[in-house]
Amino acid sequence: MQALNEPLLDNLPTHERVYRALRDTVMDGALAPGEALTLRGIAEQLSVSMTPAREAVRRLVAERALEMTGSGRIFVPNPGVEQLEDLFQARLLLEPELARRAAASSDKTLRKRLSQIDLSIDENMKSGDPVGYIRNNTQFHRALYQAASAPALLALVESIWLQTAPVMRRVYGRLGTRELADYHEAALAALAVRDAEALAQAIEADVAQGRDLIRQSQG
Amino acid sequence: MQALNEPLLDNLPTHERVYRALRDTVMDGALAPGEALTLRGIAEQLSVSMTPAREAVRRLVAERALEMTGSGRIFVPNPGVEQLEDLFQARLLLEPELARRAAASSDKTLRKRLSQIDLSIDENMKSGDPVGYIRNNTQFHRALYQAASAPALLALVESIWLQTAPVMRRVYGRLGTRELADYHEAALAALAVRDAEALAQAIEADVAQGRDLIRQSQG
DNA sequence: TTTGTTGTTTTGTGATCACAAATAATGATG
DNA sequence: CATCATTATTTGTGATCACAAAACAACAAA
Repeated sequence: MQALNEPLLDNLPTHERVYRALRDTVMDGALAPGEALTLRGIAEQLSVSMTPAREAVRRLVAERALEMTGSGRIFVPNPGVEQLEDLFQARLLLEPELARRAAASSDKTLRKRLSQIDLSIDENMKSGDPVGYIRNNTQFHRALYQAASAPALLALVESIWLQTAPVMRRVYGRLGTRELADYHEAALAALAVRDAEALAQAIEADVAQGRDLIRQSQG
Repeated sequence: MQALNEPLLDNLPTHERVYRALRDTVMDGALAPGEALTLRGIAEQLSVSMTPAREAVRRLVAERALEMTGSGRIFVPNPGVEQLEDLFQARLLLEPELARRAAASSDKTLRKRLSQIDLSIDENMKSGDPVGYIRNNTQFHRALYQAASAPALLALVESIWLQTAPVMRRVYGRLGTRELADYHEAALAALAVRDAEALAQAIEADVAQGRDLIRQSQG
């Protein structure tokens, strides 16, 4: 008898490890929009050869977490105003819907998990830690939407997060995280009484706040 | 003086050519759900080495056009009933919205193009050509949604099409294409009078028909 | 300073190969 | 005939390398 499907991080293929490392970095907003990357640089930093680095990058480009020029140069995306509007419209369409569906199947375990994450978010806001804030905020939304049991929709949303994370990081760096309204508490309250519509509205307000911050910062 | 940005298909990198060839094959429903592929097979068939084949496959896996087992075996996805429901729910959420937005900015050129495609679709239906039907039907929806100027949303939808195409092909193969209702004419009529809501309803009916066909066939 | 040119370096691409894991085929055993 | 162990084959993975194109730097001319 052996443990099955244990995702031991050492047994993972190299390209998968590179992929996860890079993806997390982008998702956390740790890379600046427009920043350039090289296969050799990535490979060296993770002590692997170019081949798995190339595969990981190709995958992330497909998910729009990275961009490539026609000549193969690798960049962190730096979406323009109109593209950001497009991305946030997609979020506003998808995320309230996911929240609505999550409301039905949420249980106490989830609510506890979410409020724990929300505590971390509060700390990040007060201490002014943009990367930590982004990471925990993403965790909050992801944990909530996973309860919607709509993996296809969730995958679409994750792809959008990857595209907006670097700019959000820049915005938080400029404007700070201290004055953000906390719609997560409203979301938790709605979840506690299973008010799907109130939950959807809280999520919409949360996303819209992000959009407005961006508009304010560079729109 | 030279032509700029001419996407000469011969100048494209090898991995890009492999990617497009494979993607089109999946999108047309030319591959059976669950069918197995190998890197060496793909490479040999296109007279390239394994490296670009690997990159193309990695990219298509990221777009969910192909699947890989934990050990790296490559398959055409064969989504179960629940996953198909999930995918069609996403289509029902996204496509009417895209149609709604397309209605505003549609012009005569687009309508002409769409009605031409619709003619081809009619032919495919009568002659019972599933692959041709899928290809033209995809063209119709894509051309319409491109007018919505929401590339992020469109990319999400394309990813879903890739996942449903193989099963749709199987369904059409079983049930035939002759008895399909043609909601495209209703869509064109709505487009001519710029009735965004009627257009959205026609598209919804079209997508719902696909979902019901699947339910009927294997649900 | 600006512009154009030349030479150098950086960088992605594609092919090849050894290797290990997974799969398939074979044969032994009940 | 079914089941399990063993062998042979298939298959993805990761490293390495030569190559060409792109980006960069240095320098000359206006």
